Amino acid sequence: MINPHFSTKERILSAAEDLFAKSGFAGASLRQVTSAANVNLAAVNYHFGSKENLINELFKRRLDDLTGARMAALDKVKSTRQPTLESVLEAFVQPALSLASDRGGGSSFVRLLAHAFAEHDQRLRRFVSDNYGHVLKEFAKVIAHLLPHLSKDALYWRLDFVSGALTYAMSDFGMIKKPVGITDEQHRRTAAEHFVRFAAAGLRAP
Amino acid sequence: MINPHFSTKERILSAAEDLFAKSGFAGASLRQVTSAANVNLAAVNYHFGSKENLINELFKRRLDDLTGARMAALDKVKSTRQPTLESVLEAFVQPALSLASDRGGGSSFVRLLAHAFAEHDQRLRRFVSDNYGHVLKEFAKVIAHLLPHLSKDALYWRLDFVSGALTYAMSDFGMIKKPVGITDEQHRRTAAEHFVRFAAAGLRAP
DNA sequence: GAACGCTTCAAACAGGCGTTCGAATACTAG
DNA sequence: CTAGTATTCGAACGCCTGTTTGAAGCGTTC
Repeated sequence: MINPHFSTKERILSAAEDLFAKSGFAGASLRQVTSAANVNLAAVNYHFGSKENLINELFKRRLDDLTGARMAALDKVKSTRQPTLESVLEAFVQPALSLASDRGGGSSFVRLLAHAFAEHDQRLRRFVSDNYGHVLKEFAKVIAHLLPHLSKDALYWRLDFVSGALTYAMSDFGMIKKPVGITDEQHRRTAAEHFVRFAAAGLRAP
Repeated sequence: MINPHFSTKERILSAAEDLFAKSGFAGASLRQVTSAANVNLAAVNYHFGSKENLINELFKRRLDDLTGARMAALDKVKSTRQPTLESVLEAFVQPALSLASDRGGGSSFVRLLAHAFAEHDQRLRRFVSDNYGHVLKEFAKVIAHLLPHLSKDALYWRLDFVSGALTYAMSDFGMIKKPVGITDEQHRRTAAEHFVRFAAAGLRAP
């Protein structure tokens, strides 16, 4: 399961991502993690200091990638002559979906995000929103510009629905809904198409 | 916090709902629960047998109410001359929202649902979908009838987005979004209006 | 090859976990 | 009032938790 060619740190991160996604942060123990990573128990505290910090590093790694890809995609869309709502939504969802179906890991990360949302724990929530918030705001600004008739209130409600729909749908992504016989790439494109169409219409609602 | 007039069983259920919603099922211990409920530690195993069964009872109690209220509301809508998509969605969301803002408890339950969905754990997931699935199917049938042009595939994708939007929007419900100075009732109605409008437009997407 | 920093290791630490048990208490029926 | 059942209680069970520790193993540099 865990590639032995990777460094101890990376193997811990991968195993932790999988196990925390499966059982939650409190539900998976460091002994399970280190055992799955083929690594000594003490390695976690040596390399990460504590379990909580390991969780933070986990999020930092993926969120940096995700937000980076999203901002790049958004910039690309903004630089086109006439950005459409659909293209902006695509810039939002495609990086998330490609992360979700990334074979080199990351397929568990979306579920981790779902856990983070479910957690009432303030520390983790703030950490996520600190690394996440500015991207959402940037998208909100562009979308607000594309939907000038929409009140600020309505916009925020709808953006919340959009991220909820995405997170929730992606938690099951590849687990339940993918029909046999089609590739990850096809499945991802189908999901993105359905999502963009749904979200755009919802945002444009009268 | 916990009403001392209630029975031991009910106090355990209430405290457990709050704490599990805050910290997850593995994150909150029976000692925390019994302490918050002002009840002896052994009472949980006496009344519920085990921690896992306590969790199941927790879900059963609320889901029975929720699905009951939803089916009743749906039946009422179906009996009208011309059911609209909006009225069906209202029948779906209103019981959930009134549960979420129910002061006598239940305000934590939605977050519990989010936890359950984040959990990879098959037992809990199946338990929820067993008590939940037939209601979703019933709504799907009615909605499919109202949107005859929509393919089965597209319908299922969109319904998934709808439940995701609802679940995650409601997880924060009353915590973040409620402005000061307006009542729960007003807030609930606002949320329902925004949601129904968004979801209806999304479902109707071309 | 000795000395060095970096990493790994087995073992132990104190503390929390879910669960169990037998005695003590509360309540109800005869 | 008494007998019997239902509930509560404190204490303990064995197990698992995150973290720490000091020794052992490593590759590099002088």
